[in-house]
Amino acid sequence: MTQRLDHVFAALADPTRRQILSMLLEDDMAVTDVAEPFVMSLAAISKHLAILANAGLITQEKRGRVKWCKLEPDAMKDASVWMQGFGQFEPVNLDAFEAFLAEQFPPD
Amino acid sequence: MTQRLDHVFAALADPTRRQILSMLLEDDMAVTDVAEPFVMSLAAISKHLAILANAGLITQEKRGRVKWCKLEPDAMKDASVWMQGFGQFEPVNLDAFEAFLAEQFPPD
DNA sequence: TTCATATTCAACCATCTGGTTGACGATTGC
DNA sequence: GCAATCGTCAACCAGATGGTTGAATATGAA
Repeated sequence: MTQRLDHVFAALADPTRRQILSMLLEDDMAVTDVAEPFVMSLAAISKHLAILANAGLITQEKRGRVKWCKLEPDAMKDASVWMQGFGQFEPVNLDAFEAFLAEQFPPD
Repeated sequence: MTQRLDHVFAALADPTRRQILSMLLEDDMAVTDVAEPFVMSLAAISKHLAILANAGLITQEKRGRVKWCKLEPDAMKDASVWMQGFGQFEPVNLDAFEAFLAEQFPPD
């Protein structure tokens, strides 16, 4: 798991890759379309996408000659949970939130 | 701000540095004490601490000949907020949560 | 003063990173 | 079939990263 965190945080450390993730938030995209707004080469973007895929932050599926890239936001979960462990910066009252949940979704 | 995210995520991408942060969660520590559980040299730990300080994740204060390292968990806030923006992994219905908040803390 | 402790600095090294270019394989459209 | 498009691969490059060692600096203790 520590290795998974390595990969996720390292992937997120690059602004190009963060921008790609933001783009994929709107919709799945082909590699060429991902590359379009950037000034760097297609090969460079292809590498960035491979790094994101290796971190589990996206998946890629080839249909015909087009490779579609899809955001996998769950991959950020472990990293997010790890960070929350330092949680002095929780934005809301979690006790109240849990009470709310218990009310909305009562246990069996 | 994108540069701040660069530094924070890059700092978190190394397991040694994450372990140091976890250690500092318990208490402030001197550089030598931080280095103690690791097999690498003191100079290497000193560099890791400088990277954490540059990212704002810790602060260092020299008292006498000892330099104390202190966790600054707020520095993770921006990164955490950025990640939450991908929030498909939120465990609950956010609309319902917002309704709950509006009820608990009505706007003026 | 002198010695020991705490930490950094400087030089060095191997490896990783992020980019380039050009060639290549696979698929589609005419 | 043939040309164009989609994407990756391979080789290369400059610079960053993570580690080492030995010397240097600064403070504290005897």
